[in-house]
Order: sequence, then structure tokens, then C-alpha cells
Amino acid sequence: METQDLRNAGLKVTLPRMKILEILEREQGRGRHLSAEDVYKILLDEGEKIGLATVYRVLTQFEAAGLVRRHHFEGGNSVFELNRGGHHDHIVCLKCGRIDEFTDEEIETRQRQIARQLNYQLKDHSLILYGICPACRNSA
Amino acid sequence: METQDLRNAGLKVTLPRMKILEILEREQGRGRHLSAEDVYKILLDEGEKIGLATVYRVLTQFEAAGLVRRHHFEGGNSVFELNRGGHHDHIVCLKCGRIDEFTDEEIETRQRQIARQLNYQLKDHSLILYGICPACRNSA
DNA sequence: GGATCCAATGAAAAAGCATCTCATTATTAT
DNA sequence: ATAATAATGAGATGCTTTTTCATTGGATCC
Ligand SMILES: [Mn+2]
Ligand SMILES: [Mn+2]
Ligand SMILES: [Zn+2]
Ligand SMILES: [Zn+2]
Repeated sequence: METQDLRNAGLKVTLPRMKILEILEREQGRGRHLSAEDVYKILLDEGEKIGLATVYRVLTQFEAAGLVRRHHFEGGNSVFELNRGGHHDHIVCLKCGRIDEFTDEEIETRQRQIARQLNYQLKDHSLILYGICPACRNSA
Repeated sequence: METQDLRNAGLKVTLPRMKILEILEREQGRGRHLSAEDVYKILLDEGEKIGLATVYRVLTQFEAAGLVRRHHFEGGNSVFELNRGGHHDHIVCLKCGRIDEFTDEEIETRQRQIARQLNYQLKDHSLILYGICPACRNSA
């Protein structure tokens, strides 16, 4: 239940926050990664009159609360996705923007080794592959 | 000789372009990755009165010509570095902004395998590790 | 060298994304 | 229900980057 997610995060249960969480959960089904604008447009389509500033604010709060993750893909706005716990990286289609997810323990391990060799205390990483997705390859 | 680099790229040899190339080459020595603002400030320090718009324009042209590479690190501006040919990835200190470079053939190979498994035609990738550098660890 | 042509530049305006301000509104606790 | 306080909406603002356009400067041909 979303209301508990919000309360646990120390956030008041408001209509904008509920609606935005709902949208993230619904779109999550199709593996979508939404920008603040995307969320805003969906809200408009559904007749909700919620300000863009609120969408940005709420998404940032959700990020701080660990409810969502923010990503910066090449040449686009920040996109957000629900935090389902497990880490994963992304491969992005340069033509249609489609995003697929993957995890690779071998890469994760090498990253830790590299950081150790360079004497860094590893905190985070960002790995994004760019290419042409199956659908776009065929429609060429 | 820089003038040939410019001619080869189909760009006129102008003072701003020469100066910006010079700066990139000089700072490259210390492994620096410069933002447009950084380059602009260095130009000012050296008494050159070159507009910030020109710096942005020239860096973008250099990128298109393959003379420089652009990177987007977390929470900062775009940074540029001379394209020395070989590919490498980056590890960034979250405290002081220091950047170190590395390459790892194992990771590169896994990336190709992952793209193939997902039926993507791999075009590019971005791998950035974030952590605390040796100097910042000790000064804690 | 000088004239000509076109690309490059500088300054300012504009664009684009994201955040902030502040008066109003809604939520929570009592 | 009331009071206290946090959240919202609309617009202003900030910051990076791009665009516009009048002017300047580099290249080419004589
Ligand atoms: Mn994802
Ligand atoms: Mn580098
Ligand atoms: Zn595609
Ligand atoms: Zn450091």
C-alpha cells in the first residue's frame, strides 16, 4: 500500500504524491523510465491539475527517501524509476529511446577490483550501454 | 602541429580555436577534464578576450570533428578532454572531483556480450565509478 | 600586398531544465 | 473542529548551453 510507503518516508500523504507513485508503479510494469515532464503529461492526461514544480519536488523527495532512482542518460532529462531494491544497469536505444535492464556480476566484481587498485573507496557507479534495439534494427 | 588538426577537421585556423586547443593540450598533461567554463576562465587569466559562446561553440565543433570527447559526470557540467585515440573510462572522487582513468578489457568484453544477448547493436557506452580518492580518504 | 567572399566571432537574447519563493491550501495532531 | 505545520501552485529565478545577427577576420585569387 502506497500510503505506508509515504508515511515510512516521513512524507505526508497527499494527492499529488499518491498520484505520482501510482503512475510510477503503473508504468513500471512496462519497464518505463519517466522524466518529470513525462509524469506531468500523464497527470494532465488524467485530468489532475498538479503543477510541474510539484512533480519535480516530489520526485526529488522520493529519490531522497529511496523510493525512486534517478538516471541521467545521454542528451536527455533526468529519468526516474521506482526503486525495486535490486541494482541494475541500462542499455538505451539511440533511435527510439527504448531502455532494457541488465545486471552482470562479473562487471560488478571488476569495478570493485579497479576501485581498489586505484585506492578509491567505491561508492556508486553508472554504466549505460548505447545501441540500436532489435525493433529499430529491423525497421532500418 | 595544431594548425593541421584544425585544417584536417575542415575548420578555419582562428585564434580562439588555436588557444582552446593549446589549453586542452597543456591541461591534458595533468589528466584534467575541463568544462567550458574552466576553459573560458583560463582564457581570461591569459588575457584573451574570447566569448563564452565561442568556447561552447568551438568545443562542440571539436567534439563533432573527433578532436575532443565530452563527458557528463554526476551533478556537474559537461567536461571535455582531448581525444588521444584510446578508449578509457573514469573514476570520479565525490569529494574533490579528482578524476582517474582506467580501461578494463574484461568489462569491455562483457558489455559486448550483454548487448548481443539483448539483441542490441552496441554503439557506445558510458562507465563511471564514483568514490573517495586516496587523498580525500586520508584527510577525513 | 589588396580586394573579395564566406566562415567565425562576440554580445545579447533565447532556450531548456530544474529549483526556489511565497501566498494559499491541505493534512495531521489534538 | 481547531490549530499547527507541511505541501502545493504559479510564477519568478538560476544556471548551463544554444541561437541570433551584426561585425570581424581568415582564406583565396589576383
Ligand atoms: Mn531501470
Ligand atoms: Mn578521460
Ligand atoms: Zn529502438
Ligand atoms: Zn578526492
